[in-house]
Amino acid sequence: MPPEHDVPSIEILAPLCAVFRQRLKAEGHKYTPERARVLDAIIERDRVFQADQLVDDLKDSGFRVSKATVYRTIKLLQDAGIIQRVPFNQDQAHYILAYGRAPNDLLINTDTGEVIAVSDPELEAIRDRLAKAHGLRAHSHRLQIFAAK
Amino acid sequence: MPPEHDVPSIEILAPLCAVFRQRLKAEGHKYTPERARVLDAIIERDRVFQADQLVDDLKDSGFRVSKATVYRTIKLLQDAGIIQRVPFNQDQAHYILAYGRAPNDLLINTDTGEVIAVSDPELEAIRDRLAKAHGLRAHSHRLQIFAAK
DNA sequence: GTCGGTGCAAATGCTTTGCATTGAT
DNA sequence: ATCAATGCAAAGCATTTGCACCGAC
Repeated sequence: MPPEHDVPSIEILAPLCAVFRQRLKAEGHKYTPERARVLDAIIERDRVFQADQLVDDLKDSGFRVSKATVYRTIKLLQDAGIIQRVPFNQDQAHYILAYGRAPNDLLINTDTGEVIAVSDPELEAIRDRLAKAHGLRAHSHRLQIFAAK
Repeated sequence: MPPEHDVPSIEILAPLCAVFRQRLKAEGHKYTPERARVLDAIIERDRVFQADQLVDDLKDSGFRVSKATVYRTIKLLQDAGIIQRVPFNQDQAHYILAYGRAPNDLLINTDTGEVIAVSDPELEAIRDRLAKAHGLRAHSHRLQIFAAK
């Protein structure tokens, strides 16, 4: 039985790069080394991250990027639906890899910062019921569960 | 039949003032006109608010407060459990009156921006089940339902 | 009268932007 | 060769803080 999470390079990393590249081209933007490396860093981290962590991670791996470029790339990745901002209460913005997941229901390990996408069919029922009770129709939702060992 | 939302002074406003006053005294703080008026403004608004909106509301009603005092009062009200920060994706912090409510489950009217605190016992069960399925124990959660007419 | 509170203005810290230079196409 | 992207430093903006004066207790 092959390991499930040790080989993201083929199944996850490559397609995401392609998605990003394609999206950039479609918008008339360029696929630069900086943008590729920022996405790499996000994929390698694979947990909630902040802009300056990417700068640090990349610097540690010997690649210098400016904060400005990281922030600009983060915006592009959001537009492409590859990452999503997580509504934390903190001042600094937090993001997660969102592409190809059900990014609305998140289980967040508060010890490690690891984020697991979860889902539950009942949830939709509850959400619809709560909205209807107030005369509204739900069109989306977000759930964050904070948990630890 | 009396109007429902025009008489908060007796049922809601008075107790909250008392709670705040009592809490301030317990912590060795003072109950000042500024702090009273900030809480008034929050109660009158009775929807999601931001710090600078309170400054404006109070200025409109002829009461001048500094931003600094509003921010300091917001912190005190959070500590007292009277308001809570709402986890939005925006840069500016949003808060709601939370006292005596279940502030973790929010129904957000995307037409009007109105935020309604809701709750559902099943939700806790789902959250606990999802956490347990990943070997974790949930300690809190947040749900935001986006809905419209 | 004593401290804690207030307003102001300056400081902070994350994020954005202007501009000259660099580089992907 | 062109036009967008980059890095840097400066600007922006919400929030916090230092300090002199003020006022609730």
